Amino acid sequence: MTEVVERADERISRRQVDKFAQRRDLLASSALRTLSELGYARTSLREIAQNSEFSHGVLHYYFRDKNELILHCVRQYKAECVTRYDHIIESASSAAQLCDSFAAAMAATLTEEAHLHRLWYDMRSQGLFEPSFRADLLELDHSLEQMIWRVVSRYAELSTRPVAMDPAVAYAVFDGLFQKALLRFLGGEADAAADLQRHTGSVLVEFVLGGR
Amino acid sequence: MTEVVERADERISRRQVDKFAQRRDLLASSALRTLSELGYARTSLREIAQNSEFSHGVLHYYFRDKNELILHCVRQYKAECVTRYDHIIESASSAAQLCDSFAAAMAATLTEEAHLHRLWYDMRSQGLFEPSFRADLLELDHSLEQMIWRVVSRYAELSTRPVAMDPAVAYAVFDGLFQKALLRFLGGEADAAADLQRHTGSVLVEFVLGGR
DNA sequence: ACTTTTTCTTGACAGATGTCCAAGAAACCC
DNA sequence: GGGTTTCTTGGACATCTGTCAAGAAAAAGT
Repeated sequence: MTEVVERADERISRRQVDKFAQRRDLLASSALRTLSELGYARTSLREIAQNSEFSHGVLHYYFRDKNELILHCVRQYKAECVTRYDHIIESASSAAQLCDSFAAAMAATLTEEAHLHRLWYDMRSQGLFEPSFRADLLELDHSLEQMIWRVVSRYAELSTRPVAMDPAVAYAVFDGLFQKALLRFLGGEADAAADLQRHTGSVLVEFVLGGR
Repeated sequence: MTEVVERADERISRRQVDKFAQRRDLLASSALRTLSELGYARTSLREIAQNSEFSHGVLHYYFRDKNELILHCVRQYKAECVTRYDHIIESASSAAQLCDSFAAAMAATLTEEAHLHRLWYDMRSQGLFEPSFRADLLELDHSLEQMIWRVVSRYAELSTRPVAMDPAVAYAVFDGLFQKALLRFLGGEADAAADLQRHTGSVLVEFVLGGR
């Protein structure tokens, strides 16, 4: 194990730690790909290894057990996705434009990253059963809520009006819309993305700021 | 097999068919209990049988395979739950009362039937991966949307004002709120039910009918 | 009472799964 | 280049899985 850092020659140790962490991330990426393809229930360690350049034994060298690997996947997933809309927030110069960009981005990620999103919903459901997942999942969910809140409050700012919603309610409605759209999209319904875009825009315009 | 009904003596055949269907329902109930306890990923046929009064072999006498059993569970679950709020709709005599009753009922079923609800979300996530589940899940989801729509439109009627939301948006926000509350509730957060009740009420009052 | 049909149990099967381990390969250090 | 540490492999393990089939038990039919 190279996880211990306290050593005389810190350069070497640090390098080893980095390499160790790098391998963990690499394997977690393979796991993420496999999980998003098959779902939690159907993903085995051997399948994950086959989607990587290593053999199945190596997984227990870098992770204590399957749960630790999956937790690592969740954390890695989080780091990438909670800033999804931030560049839209920063570059929008009017409320209407922010609204359009946000709705378009929702529809785009629905179609382009559908498999990753379905894994997220699958994992969140697993958290309802497996207590060891719950803390991380709740934290990630909270980060997503904040991400939505940044969009919503920036929209209100550009509209020079206050937000009329709780962060929790705002997240709930967009999350609910997205989830439904995902189910429809994967079911082959061609309108799913367009409907999501339309619904997203109308919710932002009509409800987020409350009655006028 | 007694599934064929076309026989001279229909009384007998009918009785056998009924008994056959009855056993299927009984076994599906055991399966439902097991699934809601362990989740889809961790539920085996032997575990289901152990939660019933039969041995594991009988499951393949009444169901072709595991998928058929689970599909039957989903359909049975649907029959019970899509009318959950109908008596509230019928007995409410004012908009405010309907709002309160609905919010209270949401909070009540969250705490009392949490395990069944988590199974629903688990199964809906499975539908994102397993195409053979999708049709039933989409249909059940649609039924739930209609159930919410009945509440919302009755609330508007009692308020003598029109609904300002799509059925899809209305369902999304209540479903999103419920899902989040469920995760929090199972995570031991004491406020989960109260927050759900509060959020549900405020969404109904402030957003469903749009700006005044 | 005897036969037929329906229902249920038991054990077996082939394959998959998480985990561990011994041994080889590779990288690294002096 | 020899010795040490780190990394990787492939196989073994015990257990669990869905499925099936043969026959016991129970019920129905005559």
